[in-house]
Amino acid sequence: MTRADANAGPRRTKNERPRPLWTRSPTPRRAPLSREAIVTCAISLADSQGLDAVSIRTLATELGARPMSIYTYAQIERKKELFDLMVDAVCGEMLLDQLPRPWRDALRATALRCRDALIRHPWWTELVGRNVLTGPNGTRYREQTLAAIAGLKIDRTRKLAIILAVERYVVGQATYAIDEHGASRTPARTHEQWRQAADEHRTVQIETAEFPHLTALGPLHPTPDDQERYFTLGLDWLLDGISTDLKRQRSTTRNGQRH
Amino acid sequence: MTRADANAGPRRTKNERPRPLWTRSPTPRRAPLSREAIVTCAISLADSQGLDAVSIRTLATELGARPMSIYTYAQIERKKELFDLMVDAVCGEMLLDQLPRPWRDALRATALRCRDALIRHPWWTELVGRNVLTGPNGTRYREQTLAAIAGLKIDRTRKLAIILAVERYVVGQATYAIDEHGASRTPARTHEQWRQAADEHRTVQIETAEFPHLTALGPLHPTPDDQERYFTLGLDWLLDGISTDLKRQRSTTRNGQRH
DNA sequence: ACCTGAACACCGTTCAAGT
DNA sequence: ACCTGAACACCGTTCAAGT
Repeated sequence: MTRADANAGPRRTKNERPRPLWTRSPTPRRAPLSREAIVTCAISLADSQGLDAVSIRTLATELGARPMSIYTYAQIERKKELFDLMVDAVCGEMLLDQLPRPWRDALRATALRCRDALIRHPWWTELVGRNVLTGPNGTRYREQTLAAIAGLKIDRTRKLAIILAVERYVVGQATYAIDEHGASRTPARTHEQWRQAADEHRTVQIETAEFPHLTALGPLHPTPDDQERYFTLGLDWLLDGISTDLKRQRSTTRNGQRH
Repeated sequence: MTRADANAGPRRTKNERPRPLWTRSPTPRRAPLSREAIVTCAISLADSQGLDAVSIRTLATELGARPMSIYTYAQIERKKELFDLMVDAVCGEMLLDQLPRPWRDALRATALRCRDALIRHPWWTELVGRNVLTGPNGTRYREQTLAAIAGLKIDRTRKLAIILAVERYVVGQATYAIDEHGASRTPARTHEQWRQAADEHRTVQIETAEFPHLTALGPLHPTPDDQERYFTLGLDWLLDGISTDLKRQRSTTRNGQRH
């Protein structure tokens, strides 16, 4: 998988002596790195080891290159721009081949697709706050959500409010879903480990007179299935609310300016 | 404001000579640092300069102390724990003196209060994904939200789904609201700068045949007021959806297992 | 015993020196 | 002209040496 192999050229760690001439690779240079290869590598690094593991230097090692080559071949000026590329690449995974109809099914489908991508790439929500979506795939994703509700005859504000509410609801859920999923951001914790920590926290801190409602709720051990249930319940409430509002709007228009 | 003043003791940057005896402060040590002072300083640093500006070293300089003193006096073992303390301190700002009634007003009030805190501390959402809320104020916040819906006679799953949906909707909105607020996370951008960047992005990338819906929508220049409107519209949709579901549940229960 | 200065092993990025 | 090794100015954290 990693390309940091023998024929990567005379890359040596500190104090390492040059290898004898005859054991060196005859190929002086690998094919030049592509931006795509760099971004793919960064993403899989972030997925498996967490965002902190994505350093220019480890990325270089992983790709059998030198640190400065990352800047050259990814055509980035700062590390932040690499993150921008990563964010946009994941946006690509949120695109649907085809939108269902009517608007409600379409919105629901984009939300679920978005959630899938965010569960695969839990570091995404952390990055997106710093980097407004302005990449091509981010734009495509926005266009897609807008296409989902294109049929609705409503004002601009409502249109924007709808797509933002759904999109951001998903991001908000994903921000947490992560840890409680067992697939935490940095050091992967198993569901069992999480459960144990949560129990300890409960007996030590929660079960006091100060927290009657939390105590009454009992131990929390949401499985991934539970998490999905919470997610879809909330999503459907939001969609229900939108739907009701649309009906109200429509009847208002039909009957003139009746409040 | 900063305590890195003259009487902070013989702290010297590299190559600086000791000052003459008579100009040195007679107080050999300041009062020892408190955890609270450290966390407060870290928060105001993050608010004004962004999360990256919060380093153990700058924190120490700011407080007129040495780096290792931060670990000792904040009683933390790693920097991550400082972040945990910061997250929990902000949770404290989300607590209400008193919950309105009924449940809907209570949930709405907690959501708005939460949003206020997140706008003041835009770095919060970035941290919370890495650190599950287990501090005392985080627990109090959870208890508060649970108290808001305590009167409702519904099953455990629905209770959890409701509080998670609302809480996470707010976090999701706050994740973005930031940049588009003009109060971006790291280098503060004015609304005007953001508007200009958005316009440029629009003419260069969006207004092509690929994005008919986005093009039709026209330029986006949401003011903070617009953002708040999007936020509250979505929040009310979510609350409407919950409300409708509750009515449905109630009538189901009243009429036996109808449906 | 508690505290901390110097040291270590990393960073991202600059820039001059290579080709 | 393009590319990159070494250097720079930072990090968080360890640990031995101070008090």
